Formats: sequence, C-alpha cells, structure tokens
Amino acid sequence: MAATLKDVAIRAGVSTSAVSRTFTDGASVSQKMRRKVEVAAKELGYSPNFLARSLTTRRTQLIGLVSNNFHNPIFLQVFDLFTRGLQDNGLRPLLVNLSDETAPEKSLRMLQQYSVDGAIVASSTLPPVFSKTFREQGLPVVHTFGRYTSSPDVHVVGIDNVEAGRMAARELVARGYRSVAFLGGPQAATSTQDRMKGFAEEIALHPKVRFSHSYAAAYSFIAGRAEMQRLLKRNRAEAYFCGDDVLSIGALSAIKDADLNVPKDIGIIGLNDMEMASWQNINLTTIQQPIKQIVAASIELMGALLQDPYRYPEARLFPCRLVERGTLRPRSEGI
Amino acid sequence: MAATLKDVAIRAGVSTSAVSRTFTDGASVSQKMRRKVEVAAKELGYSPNFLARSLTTRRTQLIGLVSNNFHNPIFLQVFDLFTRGLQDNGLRPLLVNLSDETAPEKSLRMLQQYSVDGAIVASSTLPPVFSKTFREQGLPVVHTFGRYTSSPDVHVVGIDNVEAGRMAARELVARGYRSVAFLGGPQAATSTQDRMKGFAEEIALHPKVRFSHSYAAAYSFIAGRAEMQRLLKRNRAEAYFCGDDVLSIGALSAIKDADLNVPKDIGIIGLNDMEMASWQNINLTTIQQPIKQIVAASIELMGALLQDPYRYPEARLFPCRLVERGTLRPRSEGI
DNA sequence: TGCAAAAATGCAATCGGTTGCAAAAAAATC
DNA sequence: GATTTTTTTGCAACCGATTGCATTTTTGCA
Repeated sequence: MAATLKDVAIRAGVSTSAVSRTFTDGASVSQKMRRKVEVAAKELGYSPNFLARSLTTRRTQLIGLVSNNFHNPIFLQVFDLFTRGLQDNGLRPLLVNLSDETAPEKSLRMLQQYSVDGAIVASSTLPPVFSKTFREQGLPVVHTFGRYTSSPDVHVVGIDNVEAGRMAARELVARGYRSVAFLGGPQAATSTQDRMKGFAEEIALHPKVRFSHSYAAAYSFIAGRAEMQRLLKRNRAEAYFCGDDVLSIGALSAIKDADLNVPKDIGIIGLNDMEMASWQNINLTTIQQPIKQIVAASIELMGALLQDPYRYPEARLFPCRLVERGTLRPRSEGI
Repeated sequence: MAATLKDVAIRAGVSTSAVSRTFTDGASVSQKMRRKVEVAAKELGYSPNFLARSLTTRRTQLIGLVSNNFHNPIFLQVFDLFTRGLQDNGLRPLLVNLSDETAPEKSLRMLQQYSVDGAIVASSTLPPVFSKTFREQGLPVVHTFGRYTSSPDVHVVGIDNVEAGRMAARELVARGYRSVAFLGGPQAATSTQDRMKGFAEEIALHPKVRFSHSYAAAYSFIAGRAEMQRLLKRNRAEAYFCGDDVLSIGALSAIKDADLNVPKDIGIIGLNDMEMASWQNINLTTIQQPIKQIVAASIELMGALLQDPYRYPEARLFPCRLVERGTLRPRSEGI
C-alpha cells in the first residue's frame, strides 16, 4: 500500500541508493538530486520504513519502557514525562507491563524480539535481577528509581533513598516527636529497604526517641490505609514516615475514619510530592523527589548509552527537599 | 550478537526454510526436523526477530496506543489494562503521547514509520480528526472513549455519554434538587458535549428545575477546583454534575475551602468511578463507567480488525450505573 | 584548457527473515 | 514391489531498506 523506496526511485528516475541517501543525514547527495527525490517522495507520500532500515543499521530507535507500577498515580506523570521526552529525542517507547511477571526471561525475550535499542526500567519495586538480566544480554539499561549499588553494570538514576530516610527522621526529631515509626512500602523493594535504613540510622542517634516499623503490602492507597488501621489498634506512634505519598494518603484516610486529627494527634510525612499531595483536602507534608529531573536524566543517559553501550556505569542521584504542608506540627523554634 | 536463523540452520545442518517453518505455526515440518531445529535453537539461545519477519509477513504485532490524557489518574488504570491485555494477545503497545500535538499528520507518520498493525486511540478529548486521519490511511483504528457518530469508519468503544448525562439529571431531580448545573470538562471534547446534551435534555423535562452550565479547562483537579471557586462567588446551584471524577474532586476541594458542607450545602455527582472516588476522604457519589469491559472490548475489537481490516464499523457501548456514596443527599422516598 | 582531487552516483551485496515452487522422501494404495 | 498420493524439504526470490566500492561527474587550480 504505502510507497516504498523503490517506488520513489523509479518516479524520480534515480537509483534507490540516491533516495536512501536523501533520507539519511550526513550522506553525500547533491542539491539537485535531493530536490528531485524530495518532490517524488512528497508526491507519493513516502516516508521511510524504520523497521526495514533497522535491519541494516541495527538501530530501531525503540526503547523498552519497563515497569510494574500501574497503581501508583505518580507513575502516570512518569509515563507522561518519559513518552514525551523519548519522542522529543526521536525514540519510541515500547511499553512493557511486568505487573504480574516474576521471570525476567520472558520480558527479555519480548525486548529482544523487537530489537529494542535499550531498556528503561522504571520501578523501585522490580527486583534488580530484571535490569541485570537485560544488561547481561548486552542491552543498554537505565534503571530509574533503582538502587545504585544493586548491579554494578546497570546505570541508575534516582534519589539516595537512605539519605531521604535520614531526612525524614531529622525532620520528625526536629519537631519534637518522641515516638516515631516507619510505615514502609513492600518489604522486598530496594526503596523501602533503603528508606528504612536511613530512617533507623538517624533515629538511633537520638536514644530518647522511640522507634518502630512495619510494611504495607504495596505502594497503594488501599495498602496504606489497611496498614494504618492495623497500627491504630495498637499503641500508636506520634508520627509516621510513610514510604511514599500514596501510602500516606491511605494512612490519612484511616486516621480520619478513627476520628483522630492530623497533625494534632498524629503526624504524617510522605515521600514523592505527587500532584495529589498538594490537593487541599490532602495537603500532605512530604519529601519531594525531583521526578522531572530524574526522568530527563534517565533519557539523557540512555542517549549517551546508545552512543557508547560500554560506557562506564554511573549513578545519577538527585537531592530531595522538604515540602511543608499541613500534616506535621511546626518545627519547634530555636533548633 | 544474537543468533540468527542462519546460525541455527547451520548448526542443525538443515536449510533456513526448515528453521523458519519450525517457528511459524501451521507450517509443514516433520517431528524429527522440528526436534533437531529446536535443539540447535535452544543451544544458541535463538528467538526470531519480529521486525525482520514483519518485512515479509507485513505484520508487526505492534499496536499504536495513542492518547493525550496523562493528567487524569484514571488513565493509569486504562494503560495498565491495555498493556496487559495487548500483551496477553501477543501484541505490543507502542505508546504515542499526543499531549501537545495538534496536527494528526505527525503522529500518523510515527505510526506508519513503525508499521503498526493498528491504532487504539484512547481519549475522549482528542479531536475525531486524529482517528479519522489514521483510518483514511488504511490503518485499523479503535477509538476508545470516542463518540460513536464522529466518523463512520472508525470503530468506537465506550459509553453513551448522552445517556450518562440524562442519568445524572434524573438522579439529581429524583433527589429533589431545584437548581442544578453541569460543570463540564473541556468544551471541545465530544464527551463533554454529549454529557451536556443529555443532561440538559433531561432537565428540560422538569420546567421547575433551574439549570445552568460552565466548563473547566481540562479534565484535571486544578481545573475543576478553579471552576468551582469561580462558581461559588456567584449564586450557586444546589447540585452539580461534574464532567468527570477528577473534576469532582477538584470541585469538592474548593467547596471544602469555602467552608461549605457536602452534601448539605451542595451536592456533587461525578462520572467514572475511579479508584480515588472510593477513598474515604473523598467518598464521591458517581456514575460508574465500566473501564475494564471497555478496554477488553477495545482489544477484542482490534483483534477482529486485524483479521478483517474492512470489517463493518460498529460502536460498542456499555451501560453505566450509579455508585451511591456520600456527596448527594438521599433520594426522597416515594419517587 | 587540461588535469588532479573531491563529490556524487549507481551497482550489488547484505540485514534476518518468509514463502511459492519444484524436487525428494515418505506413506498409502493396489 | 511398483505406482500414486501426500508430506517434507531446499532453492531462490523477495520484503524495504543501507552501504562499501567502483565509476562517473563536478569542482578547483595551474
């Protein structure tokens, strides 16, 4: 149906090479030839077939966008940024949903069958073995929101989760909370483990502050709400660092149902600063993860990797900052 | 790097055709041959290159998933369902983000360059000209959440938005509201227009009920909130039918800020029943759009279209139902 | 104008597969 | 066991592009 290279060549009365060269930049074509070809191409509505091209160039411009996180609203923003960013760089995202996938082999095969040029793994809960497996097959991999030590060959972009945990702890201590807790996401997620680690370390510096922790089953509203409901039945902490905003919002919902007041009875601090956190009926104090920068850096890094697949692996970490809203009591003055 | 068909053929000591046939079902291969090839393939870790295959079969199994709606959280669920559903059918979603795109030509070229087998346009705000343009180029198109009369050649899956508007109106009237309003999404969206039409028609049957309407700039929290803030300054209606849940939630936020009570001072009814609508701190009464069924039907229809691209176009519409929660006053008894 | 160097062009092989057709092998029939 | 029918296999062309190399054309300079 669609016009091919050959059709254009015949129409323009030139060789196929000439047509091909017109559409590859950097190739040697005279002005005259180029014009002739362009006219014929326009008349036929021709545009090159990337897939056929990829056979010889060994470049598809296809990037596997791999994730398992389709329940956390923040990921809608992440997908938006990724798809637009990739498009702007002439790349196309092939979405791979690993929500109920446990074996990396299957997803690897998917990526290979479509000869993606690289894979961006966007998840903080997907086990590192996925990105590692991809990498071992020679695929350039960027693990966005990954842990920066998990696999030395995988490039990582994100935040320092340990430091984020410390930051949350410092914030709670500075506000005079005497018993605090970590309400984490899924225990197996590296992000949960690291945030927990930093939080616990920092709290340990203040022996008078009591500390406990527990985990929600997923980064989701429901899981956060369920876990907080459970916690409220026991002797509760004065303030909670929730593993993520959506957990925080779930927790807030449970607290409201129990007729308790935030921040008077319980303090909550989240992590991410998703759009909803700023909604007036939520108004969550949270640690902001600079999503835009993280995604932009991931795409940029992928671009560099496509140039040089054996580029020395690196971690690009971005600092977080506190966004003060209404779910923690004010910092006590003079500290 | 990766093993090719030829490598396998050499290793197994057979022709390339034999290998090819082993990997295409329905082809004529003896048991003995198949085993020989499979052994060699496994040893080499071979899996066929879909892109090379597509050159001769003219099938890529690639489906363009086109949307412009990356701010409405309901779309995360939509993407989740689509990507999983397509994967389960051996298809791969190529995501195309049209957020700031106004010309269909550019996106069409994207789809053509990657030889997608079809396109699913998932949006109620993208102008019909997009799906129409795709269709005119011979691409099988399913417009999910589209208007079923917009282009006779495009298959549509969704709800009857006019009827949904009527339903909302009936519900408000039945609860005795005497002045009602439609707070719609973007005015140019077909979904907005149709919901408005049905709502207005139904209200017109009750001359005693006062009616007004206005539009938010987008289907987003911010837009809903801004529009409700504006409305509250004037003489407000007793109840609002918001074009969508996320608008409703924005509106609720504005109402709460104005120290008004829902449902005592103002009633709100939404549309969609996104997960958040059931969150206890929102608890939105809303008209449920059966997303799961809509997505499943879209995929099924796309499958059928791939078999027969000139299949007679149809609209698959699903009924909505009311989900009663806490933002409308109870139905008056005896009606 | 003549000649060397540079630029533009076309030929033909190639990328990794599929498939129509004819030949070869196996199975069925008598 | 010979013959016919059916199944299996390989050859070679092809899908839509790119590209190294040789050839032709253009350009620059004396």
